[in-house]
Amino acid sequence: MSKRLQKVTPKKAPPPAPAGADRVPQSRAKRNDRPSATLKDVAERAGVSTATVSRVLNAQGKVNRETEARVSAAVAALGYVPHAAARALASRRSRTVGAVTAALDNPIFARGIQALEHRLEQSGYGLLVASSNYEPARELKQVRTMVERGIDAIMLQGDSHLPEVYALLQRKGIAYINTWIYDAQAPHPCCGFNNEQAGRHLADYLLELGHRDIAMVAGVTAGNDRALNRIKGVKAALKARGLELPPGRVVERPYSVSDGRDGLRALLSAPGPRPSAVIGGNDLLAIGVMLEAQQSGLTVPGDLSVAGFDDIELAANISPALTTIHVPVEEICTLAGDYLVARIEGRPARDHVSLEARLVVRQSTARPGAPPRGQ
Amino acid sequence: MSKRLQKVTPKKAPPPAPAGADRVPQSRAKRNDRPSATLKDVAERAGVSTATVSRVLNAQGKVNRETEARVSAAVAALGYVPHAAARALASRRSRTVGAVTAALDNPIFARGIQALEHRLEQSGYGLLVASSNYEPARELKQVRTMVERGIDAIMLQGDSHLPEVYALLQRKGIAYINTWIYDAQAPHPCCGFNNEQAGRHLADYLLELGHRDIAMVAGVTAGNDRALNRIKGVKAALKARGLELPPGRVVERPYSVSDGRDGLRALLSAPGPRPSAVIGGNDLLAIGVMLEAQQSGLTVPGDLSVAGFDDIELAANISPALTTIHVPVEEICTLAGDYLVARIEGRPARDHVSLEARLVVRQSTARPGAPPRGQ
DNA sequence: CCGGATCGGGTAAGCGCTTACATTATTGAA
DNA sequence: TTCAATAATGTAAGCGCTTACCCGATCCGG
Repeated sequence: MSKRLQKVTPKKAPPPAPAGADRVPQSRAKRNDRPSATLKDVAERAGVSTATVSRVLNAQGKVNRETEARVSAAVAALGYVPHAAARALASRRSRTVGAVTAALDNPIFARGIQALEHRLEQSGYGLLVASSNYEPARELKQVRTMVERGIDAIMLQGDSHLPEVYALLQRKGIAYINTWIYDAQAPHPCCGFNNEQAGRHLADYLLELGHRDIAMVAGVTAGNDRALNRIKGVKAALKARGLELPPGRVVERPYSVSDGRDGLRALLSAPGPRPSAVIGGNDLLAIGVMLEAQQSGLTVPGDLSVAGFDDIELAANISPALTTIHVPVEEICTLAGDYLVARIEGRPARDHVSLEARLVVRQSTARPGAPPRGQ
Repeated sequence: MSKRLQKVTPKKAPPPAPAGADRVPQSRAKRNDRPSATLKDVAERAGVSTATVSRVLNAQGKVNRETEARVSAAVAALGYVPHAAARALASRRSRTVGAVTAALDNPIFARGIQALEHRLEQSGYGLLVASSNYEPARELKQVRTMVERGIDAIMLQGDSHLPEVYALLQRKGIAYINTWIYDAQAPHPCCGFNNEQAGRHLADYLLELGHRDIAMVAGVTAGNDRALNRIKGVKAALKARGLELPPGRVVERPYSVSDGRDGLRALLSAPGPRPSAVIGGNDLLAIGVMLEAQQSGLTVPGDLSVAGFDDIELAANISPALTTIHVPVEEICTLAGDYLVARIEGRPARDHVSLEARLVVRQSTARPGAPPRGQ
């Protein structure tokens, strides 16, 4: 990178501060001190009307070449920065999109948000985020504040939201999309994959390997349709073979690695034989399960097969590499962004987008009782 | 959670869509169709002036009990939602704070953003995010758009930013804070810890264990003062013992697990003896180093000690648990939020906040040549 | 009883833009 | 040459709030 980085060179003791102690600045000068240049200032300097300046700024292509040049010069000279609130007020558009995610600290979601932000940036939109911690009431509150903030559209996760959420969005005519799920029949726009089917896929694979006693450390299902549907899928696969997932074989835990470890401990503390395979509700949970298994002396996949959902970066790198359902997050969120931008700009867009979540078989799963690989 | 979740019950075939195919909605009705209720509407319905409504909405405590009740009733009845842009325009305050992070997909940063968002939410501020991918030019652009969007304050990472960034922020009188670093002499507000010192700490610990050949898979230093300072700290520690960190002993990689693996491979492919300890520029890198070591037959810490920075959740859970420098991200970002809110609201605040990043010794480090623990 | 506080609330002037509409200059077809 | 497009710009009416300022009513001590 360039040398232009303004590295902070400790220019010795600006005000002789008390021995490296912190300094308390005088409350910043009132922000209205030096009012920034406005459209009018630019207009005056360029010798045109504000309407013309606005036109060049908004690239309406209706302005004479040289007038435009004059205006641009004035903009540059004054260091003019448009005032978004004024613009939003006048145009009824904030050029801001909201996204409420369940948890930003699950890397898979963070990646999604990042992809969305990237996509929006390309189209000139800003991204307002909030994380609901899987609490519907909190989500509603966040959606509400975002609506107040004038977002033009919003990305949501899953499709179970408080009715007020849908009502508010519809009343305000704000475009929205449910991500991470796909249901052709859903009454709301969505972009994602079929979680139930994914769960079924994964369980089918395990069943084909010969597993008959499968357990699950699922995500918390309250207020989380994805976690629920994954379990449903697993159950369906079992049922298709006349098996079932008894209550004692599924525990719910949030979404961290230690939750996964804890989940496996709970599963193993139950009396009776231990399951031959454990499915984690997501990769973090699955990795937790795997680490706990290993640390308590079980080999994976020798003594226990483990699989997850999401395919976070670590899944492919950890040892043994984790078998999981690959979820195309970046794609989901980018397409969701496309959808929202299209709707904001009045273009038609497909409102039910189905993406594929495919199974990635790696080393954490094997036939039950298979000899441990390697060492 | 409650039963109130509006689960999407596939009410069979709303419009008989072509065999489960996607539907293309008619471009949404123009958003100005059903103009939402405005302050004036509320005022009329409550039989007061807009000023009064504004007063009750902004809790100035200047309104009579029953007038307030009447207004509140009107607000509820109309489902009134304040228009943030108008409010921002009139009050010169957007109640929105920006944050540009280097990478959202590094869980440590995501956690920070989440903590900041949480803190801001409590004070009634929204959070606009962007991730710069460690590119200064991109950061500038993002700061600029955020400024246009009228943010009241902004959180930055590190202190090396393009001069235009500082200039713009100062010209606009927008409060800002550099996080993840602490330097008592820095000319800009900051909240964090001393990265150089942290690097030194970690290297000192390794040196005390007896390591003499230490290598590093550092973060990319271009445009990243934290990565640079961590290296500097390590070098300083070595130098204090008459040792050094030759060019061949440090490679720079972004920040993912596979980058870490790749980094170790690069380090080991060099001719000569292999180092007895490797420091990762952050935990993701360190974990990558550890996994690569293990997968290529080296035991950790038997053959190789590995340590990192950050203390992400996985660090404590992986096996062997990772020795690392614990960084209080949540605290950093929460305090940064406090600072920004205080500045926005005209309250004084300490602008150089020092937090401690302490060493957490776990199992991934040992004396060189120590017998492998366990199995 | 009076004068000044105090309280509640109305009036109206913007905040900095966008944009419908009006105006003027220019151009080309008839 | 005349008139209608067309192009380029200006005029000005808001967008939905906040807030400085003003006014009348009520209250209270002297």
